[in-house]
Amino acid sequence: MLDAVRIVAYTDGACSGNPGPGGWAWARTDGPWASGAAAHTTNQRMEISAAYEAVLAASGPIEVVSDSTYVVNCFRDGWWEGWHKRGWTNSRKEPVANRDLWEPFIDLVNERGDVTFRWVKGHGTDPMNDVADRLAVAATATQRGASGSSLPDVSKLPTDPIGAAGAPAAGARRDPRLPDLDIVESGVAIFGHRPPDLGGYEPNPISDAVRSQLIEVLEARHQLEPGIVVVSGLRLGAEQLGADAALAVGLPLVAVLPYPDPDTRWSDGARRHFRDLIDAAAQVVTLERKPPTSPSTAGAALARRDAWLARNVASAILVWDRVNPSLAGLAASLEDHLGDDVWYLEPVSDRR
Amino acid sequence: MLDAVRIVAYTDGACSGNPGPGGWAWARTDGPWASGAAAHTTNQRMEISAAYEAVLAASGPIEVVSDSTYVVNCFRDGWWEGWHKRGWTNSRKEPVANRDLWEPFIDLVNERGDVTFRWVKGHGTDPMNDVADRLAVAATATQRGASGSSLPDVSKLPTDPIGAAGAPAAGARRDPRLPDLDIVESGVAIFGHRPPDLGGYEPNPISDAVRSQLIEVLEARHQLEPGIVVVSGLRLGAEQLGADAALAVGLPLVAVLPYPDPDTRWSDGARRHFRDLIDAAAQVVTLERKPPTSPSTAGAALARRDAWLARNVASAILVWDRVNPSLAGLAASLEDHLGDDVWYLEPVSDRR
RNA sequence: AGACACCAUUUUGG
DNA sequence: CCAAAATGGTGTCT
Repeated sequence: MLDAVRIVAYTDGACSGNPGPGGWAWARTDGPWASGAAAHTTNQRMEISAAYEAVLAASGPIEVVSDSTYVVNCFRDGWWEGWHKRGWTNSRKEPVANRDLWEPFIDLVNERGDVTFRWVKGHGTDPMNDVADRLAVAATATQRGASGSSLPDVSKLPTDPIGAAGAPAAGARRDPRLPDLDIVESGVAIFGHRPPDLGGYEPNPISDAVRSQLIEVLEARHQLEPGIVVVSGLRLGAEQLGADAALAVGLPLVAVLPYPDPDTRWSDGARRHFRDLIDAAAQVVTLERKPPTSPSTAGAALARRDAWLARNVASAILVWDRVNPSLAGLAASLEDHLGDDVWYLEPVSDRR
Repeated sequence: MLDAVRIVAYTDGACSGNPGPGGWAWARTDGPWASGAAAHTTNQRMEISAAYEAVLAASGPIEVVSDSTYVVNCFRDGWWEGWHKRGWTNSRKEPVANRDLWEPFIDLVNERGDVTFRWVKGHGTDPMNDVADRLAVAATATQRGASGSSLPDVSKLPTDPIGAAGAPAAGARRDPRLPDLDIVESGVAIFGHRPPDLGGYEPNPISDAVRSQLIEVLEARHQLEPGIVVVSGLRLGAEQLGADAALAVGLPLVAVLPYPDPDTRWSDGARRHFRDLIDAAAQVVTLERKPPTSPSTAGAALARRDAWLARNVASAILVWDRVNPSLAGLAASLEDHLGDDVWYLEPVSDRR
């Protein structure tokens, strides 16, 4: 009997200035590769992203090979266990950096149990590491992602960012889960507070006000750019208000669900509204096949959904009071991917 | 007559590893400066020494400027008064550390009455603090003192210990935990299966066979390279068998423990054997001073120990059936650091 | 619990 | 030559 074949993915991140615009890439020994970019990021965020994306893209056992001790040692030395125990603070009791990336990544690795990590020295000493490096540098320079199914011709990839400008990213491959509507170019994702914020679970004046604000914003955006598509996760709160607003304005709505039937534990009224929105949506995308088995796996799946949206949408509206810390993490992640194309909407408060 | 001019002396201490080889320095705004070194010291001792030497060298009123709250607060907050009152014990009733340095220093300051202290932030925020820092780093690297009567050219002083003055700085960069025996050049580390592999916890034929194989291998290696030193972590299983083999062959044994007393949870027989091996070892190195508080922290400490060994040893023998996956990870890590100097030994199986 | 310092490690850049 | 992004640890006091 043959050994189970373990995929080997080399990953690397790059950054033009630190912080600055950056790129990540992975390249597997069996051919497939992918890359992505972020407008305003750090070297460490790109190294994490490269590894995370490599794992996301592999369905079976995988060995991630990185030149970053930051990434490798997190798992090899079990840093994440300390972070969990101390409530996401590091050994100096400061908040763990890049938690928005680490948390879904670590959850994913631990759920799968078939991911291993290996460190390689990073200075042109390893040919495959070099390939990943060039891809990441190219993504940094072009600020666009790309992917392919067989290893690119290394000699055609520029070593330095200036040579890479304007490469048309040939062979770019669409995520098969993307809807037919072009959300990559025209998608406006809506995120924000969930109950009990925004006045609670039932219809109420604050929610109504937020919906009105969203309608105004979407109308204005629609004037500027007629082709826009509204993308919503349809979670309770701001996401459903955004879907309401899209329908009110007459814009196409794409619903992106983390897993099938996320409404199973909601109240009857909430489920009815959810089903109405699903029916009204132009398209529905479900990212993962299986529903979660526990609250923590549900949280991880939602985090993966947020990350997927951040990667695959053109801009975002975040309904946020500028205080709620979990939304602060989301805001950072969104800006990381979308740069200036993140818009904030503060819910009107009626305390005064 | 002129106003009494108060001398201002900036002081700093450095240390390559803590504890480790160190250096101290002071530099006065009016020009004079001096530095000194110590082979095996701590950051705090060097900070005290720098201030002490600065006061000794000044005949008149002096202001000592340090980035160490340890030094400044002793006088500013009057720690020393409490120490005197309590008979040189601190607030937790433990003996005051570095009393041999503190006692003459405090006496000198109190006799003179013309010494004041000021704290500055450390990190290149103050130019004169920077000068003292560079001098201390240079003294650490060269392990020699120096002095002058006018401020040195800062730009000629290295920021980084590795770049420091030509002298190979014998041992300056050495990990202070390394044993005197040269395991970097001649160390053969032994790793491998742990119980219940190799036939279980008790003495048994498989273990005996592995020990015999190890004896053969070590004898052969010893023929080729007479100076070799066997390095073992003394964990149950292959590591202890390797230590047995080293003693049988008459090779020096260095025991490398991840933390103190790793045998606390073992059976009586296992502990006796462990203690015998410790007693027979030429040297014992303990990498971390605190025992772990949970199984997962123990696992992390062991992983750190493995990584330390991989970095600090010349070659390794891995007793491995080529199947056990956690040893596969170790094998990858070892080959990563040692390249071809990793030798595999498959335990004889008596299952047919 | 707090504070300062001293390091160790790797990458990313200018 | 320099800095930034991050992690882990020890040395010490109150």
